[in-house]
Amino acid sequence: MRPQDSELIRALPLFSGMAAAWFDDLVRAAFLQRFPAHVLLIKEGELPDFLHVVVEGAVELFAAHRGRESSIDIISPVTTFILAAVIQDAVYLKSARTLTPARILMIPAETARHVFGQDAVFARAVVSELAARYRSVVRELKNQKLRTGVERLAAWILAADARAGGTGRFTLAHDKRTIASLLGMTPENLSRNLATLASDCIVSEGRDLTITHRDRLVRIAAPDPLIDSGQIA
Amino acid sequence: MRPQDSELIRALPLFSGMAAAWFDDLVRAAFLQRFPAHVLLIKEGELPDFLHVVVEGAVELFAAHRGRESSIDIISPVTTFILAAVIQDAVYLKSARTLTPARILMIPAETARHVFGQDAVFARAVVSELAARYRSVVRELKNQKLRTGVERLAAWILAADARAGGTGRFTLAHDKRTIASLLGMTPENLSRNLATLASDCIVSEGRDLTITHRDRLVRIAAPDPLIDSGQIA
DNA sequence: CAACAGGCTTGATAATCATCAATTGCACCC
DNA sequence: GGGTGCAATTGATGATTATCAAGCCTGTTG
Repeated sequence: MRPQDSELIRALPLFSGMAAAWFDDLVRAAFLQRFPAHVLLIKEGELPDFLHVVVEGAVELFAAHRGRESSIDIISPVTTFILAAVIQDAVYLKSARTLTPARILMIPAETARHVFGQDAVFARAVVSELAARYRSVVRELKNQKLRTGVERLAAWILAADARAGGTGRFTLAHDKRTIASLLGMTPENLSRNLATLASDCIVSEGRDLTITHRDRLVRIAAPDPLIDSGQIA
Repeated sequence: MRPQDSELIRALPLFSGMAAAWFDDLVRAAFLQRFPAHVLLIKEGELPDFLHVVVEGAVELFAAHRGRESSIDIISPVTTFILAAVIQDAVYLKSARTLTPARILMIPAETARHVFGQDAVFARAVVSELAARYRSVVRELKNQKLRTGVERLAAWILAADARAGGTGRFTLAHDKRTIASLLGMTPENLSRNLATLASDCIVSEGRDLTITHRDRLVRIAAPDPLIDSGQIA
């Protein structure tokens, strides 16, 4: 592992406070691995072998049931995932696959749990991380239960624009079918919902999206700090 | 606070391991309060004053947006709620109200955070609790995104029956409108979905529900350990 | 260049779900 | 008993969403 990667990871809130010795333990036991795009990393129902950290690339967390499938989150660098399963030593509730070629740090679950048991600072950081994740899923559940499809899309566009710098113009980072799944709709309906907004307040050309009437978009999205902050994806 | 209440709370996984001295600190600082039914306990958007423990009665967690409202969880004794907000000292994402007359232990948030910072055993227990909650919300999100209304209802009936002893016959603990909201549907559609199942595999009379053809109900619900365990409500 | 594949769009139709309105049923109260 | 109030049901209708089936566009490849 290159020193700059180590620093990137060290900078994560989850690791930044812990004693150097423990951090070294984690890193020494870990593998930094390259994966091509569209590779399944973990499968729901299995027991966790590693705590994963996306160092580069994008990873999709998704779940399947009865032939249906739904995106739950898209992880971009530098972020950990499946922390809860590792800590609990319980089966994954989500599968994960790379969306792009990716470099991923894999910390053996056993090591992570061991350090967690030894280093109080790390343990505290795990609490923060879990609490933040918990709140983020609650937000997403509210998003799903309280908004219609167009509203979710409008809110997502506003959030994506804000992440991209708030210029009112940005490019989709992923396939539309992936975004559709994340938003809880079919690709067909994402198309139609984009068309609806395009008649009103945005211009959508391929993956480029421009907000032309932010006020109208806001009226549809009704952004809400209790739903839209700490955004997923 | 009566000693038997203290024991009930002490028995919770969140508190059972911690040193007696710290537990006493928590309890000494706490109020045990009675509330009538249908009282708002906390309001989304506000900052947490207390960690709540439902000692008796039922509490509904819900969220509102744009005039719509949706149940997120129903808390029955003995369980804590809004732990994540207290630990993070961040605004509530959900409101809470009593569904029945209730007795609730209110531990000052400040005290809870203080003990959390001092007692490593308590901190570990908080991690477990948060991880479990996180996973439970992920399950609920999957339930919402991957199942239709009837399917959610069928799965909920199976889970409710299991909680009640698996006899195939149980009584709804709450209003149908509350259950509808929890299941992510309107009261009207809960009625219709119940009617659908009643033609097939259940008998529903008022609040009494009997499963007459479990195999058919299972075929509709398609119970899934990665969705239906660690059930909400 | 022509052919092909894949992502995306569009249209037609059906399933699912919400809304509005009316009615029923039941508990509670005078 | 006769209201009254509220939850629950039922019906009618419309909105939302999914599914199936073409078609379009673009980049790739032979």
